[in-house]
Amino acid sequence: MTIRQKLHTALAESLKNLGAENVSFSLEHPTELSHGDFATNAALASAKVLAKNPREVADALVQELKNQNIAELESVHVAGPGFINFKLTDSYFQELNKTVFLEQENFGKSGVHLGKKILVEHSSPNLFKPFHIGHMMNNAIGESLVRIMKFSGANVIPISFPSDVGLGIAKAIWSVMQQEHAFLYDDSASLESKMKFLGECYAAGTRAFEDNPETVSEIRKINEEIYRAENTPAFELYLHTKKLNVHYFENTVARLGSHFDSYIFESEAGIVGEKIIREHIGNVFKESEGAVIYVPEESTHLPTLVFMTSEGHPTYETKDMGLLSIKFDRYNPDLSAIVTDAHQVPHFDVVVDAASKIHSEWKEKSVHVPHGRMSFKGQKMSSRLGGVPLATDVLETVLAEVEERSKGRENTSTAENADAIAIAAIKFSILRTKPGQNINFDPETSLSFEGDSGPYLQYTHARIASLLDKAAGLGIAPAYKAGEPATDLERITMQFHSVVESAISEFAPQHVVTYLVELCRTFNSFYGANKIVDESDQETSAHRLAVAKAAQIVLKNGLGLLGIKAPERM
RNA sequence: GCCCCCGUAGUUCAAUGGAUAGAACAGGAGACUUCUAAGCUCUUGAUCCAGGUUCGAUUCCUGGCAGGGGCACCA
Repeated sequence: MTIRQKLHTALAESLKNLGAENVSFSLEHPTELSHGDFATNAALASAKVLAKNPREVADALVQELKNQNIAELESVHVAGPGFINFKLTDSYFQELNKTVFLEQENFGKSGVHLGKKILVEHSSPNLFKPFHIGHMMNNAIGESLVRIMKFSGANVIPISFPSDVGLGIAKAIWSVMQQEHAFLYDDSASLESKMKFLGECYAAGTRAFEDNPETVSEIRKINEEIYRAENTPAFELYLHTKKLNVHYFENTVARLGSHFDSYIFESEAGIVGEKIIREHIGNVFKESEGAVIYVPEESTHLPTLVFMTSEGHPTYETKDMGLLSIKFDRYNPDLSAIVTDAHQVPHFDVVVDAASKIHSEWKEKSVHVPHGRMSFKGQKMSSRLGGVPLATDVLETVLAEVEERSKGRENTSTAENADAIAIAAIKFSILRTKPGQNINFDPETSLSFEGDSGPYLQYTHARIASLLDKAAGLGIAPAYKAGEPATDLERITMQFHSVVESAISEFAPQHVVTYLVELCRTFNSFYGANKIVDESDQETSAHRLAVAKAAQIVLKNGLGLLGIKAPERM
């Protein structure tokens, strides 16, 4: 049981004693540390029920709590209009420090979803099309949610939904077939060169489709062959290039720190979805002008959408329906989260509304996390990258910036470190905002590497690592000294549990970001005010190291939740 | 026209209906014969407008204004 749960229970008990049972109240860390370690509005919330003024209720509550003799409480007092502030004892923080050292990478885990199965779908690529900045946003949020949900104790299954059928792909295949492409089957040729070739084919195929009317029927024929999985040369080539694309996708997301347990392909979802739609024509869907449509109830204010085109092809909505079906049939999750671009929200709402009439749990257990779009401000980025920036372009741009800044630094960055820093800078700027918000990616500020930034967090981690190294060289090991007054750093470190909890319940990585910035600021302030490793005072040094190391463990765990690496040197 | 999302310092972002709205960048000032200056200390500066609900509203409701997205055969 965490201290927060303990206090919550004690407060509920006290309220009951005062005659205010089942009043909901908050118990949180005040913004101002000077207000205490916890604060509650319990008195304000129950004043009305008790028909007393809040201060009066607060005083009574404080008395009740004192009677309960909670060992960890240093002081409890009433403040402002009727808030009750709690301050924890120094020995509580000593115990906490011990716990952090004991639990290490497990410190902060919550267990609220222990035994649950959670599916998280994200980063869904359009195979044959390049991975662009939108996919990167999706990936940063999705991967963070995967990690946050793992911290909830759930069995998390990350999956992705690659788009592997469609006219665009047929265009690319058509173009490949016009050219010499034996090297695509040559294992000694690099994947990059193959992808570059396929990318060019994609563009060429698109041009041909628009400019040469005679190619249209050929491309449509290839499209049909792929849809029907016919055993033709085009389909064989498609299967091979699809494999290359999946491989490339895996490399790309691996660089960003993601791995998927499995894929559900758009092609299979289309087939499953189509079956469901056809089975429910009449009771859920209806035919109109040769197409199959879904007309939501008027009260939902949702638009009518086409599920099967008049040509008999499943639309995106039908594929999403198939996707839902496959997810629940295959995994039977307790919760199924999906990360998509915010502009899909209305479509998703319609699909889920229709799905609720087929299997109500498909709606009830689904969570949609939309992400916004990234726009670019400032000349630096827009001049180097035209149009929709590709993930690799953005990474290379940021990487160049990192390398520029690494010049002349004492600890020269390795290539691996530079990549980790560049990714941290990008992920931070995505994850600091609420998912769903559009992001203005301004390299002048987003990538300042100063203040609130991914590199700032990493720098703090490396700084602590460096201190620990220095101390180890002097034979000083971290050791908490009993009786030392708890520092602000320890008080902030302790708040990690609550942050994890709200990140889990709200699907909100930004809470972790905000918290880590505060943790690092507090540490750096501590660092500036105290000499941590001091040969002449080994006992104090050991104590401060213990406090710093606990913060470092929490920082590393928090960065882990964001999918950001915690380098030892930078 | 209808529906959804959004509007917070000069800028980029935070804030389960709670205390003095929190950071960073930019601007101004400063410390360091000390462990990583991608750092630290101090400082200037904000809730789009008008109503309403509430002990209390950036948050909830209504109406404006401004931006983004969606509205049947693309995804």
